[in-house]
Amino acid sequence: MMQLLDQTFYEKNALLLAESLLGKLLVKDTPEGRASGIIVETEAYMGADDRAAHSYGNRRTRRTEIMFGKAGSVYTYQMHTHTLVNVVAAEVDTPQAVLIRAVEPVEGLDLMEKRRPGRKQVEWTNGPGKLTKALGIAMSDYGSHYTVPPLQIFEGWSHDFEIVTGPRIGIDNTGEAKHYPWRFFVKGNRYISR
DNA sequence: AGGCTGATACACT
DNA sequence: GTGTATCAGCCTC
Repeated sequence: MMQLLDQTFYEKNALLLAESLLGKLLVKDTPEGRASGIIVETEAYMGADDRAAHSYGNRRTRRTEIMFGKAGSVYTYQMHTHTLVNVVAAEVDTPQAVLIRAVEPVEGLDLMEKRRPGRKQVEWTNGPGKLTKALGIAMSDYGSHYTVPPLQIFEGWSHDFEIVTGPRIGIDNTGEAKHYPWRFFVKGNRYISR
């Protein structure tokens, strides 16, 4: 039986959490059924001191408010027409989060195909905006918590895998932070975003 | 490689 | 109110 990750799992800084989340199972339940995927790519956003983070300088708005909340909270936001999903890290009032950039489909392949019509399977979840569409994650998940339905994270792979790091994607014009190797992904996985 | 899309938030008039 | 930028993705050239 797949084990649900508990609150303590999330109570670490975003760098540690980003690495810990690789190989875990992200599960979304909707009226249509369950869809899930193994997390294979993440990025850490280190909060007040991170030029690339929405919460840089402790910028606290309605959008970023949840980043100041409890670890394991769900932070979703809109990028153009796409929804991106994050996991809040660290303690309350330390606004760090981990962006989930790619997953490998596990359950609900039929649902994913229906939600990503006309695309090849590898294109269903190999990007942060794509995986939310495929799994049915939306802005309505904002403020929820990964220890309760309908959006949860479970223990995933039990086997070993190799982790690779690199610079984050899509964060030009943010000075030094641009080069930090705060992106983590599973070596050789087909579903990494680039 | 480059342009279009266009939800939000926020910094400005 | 207007302008601009954003942790993309898709389509077209």
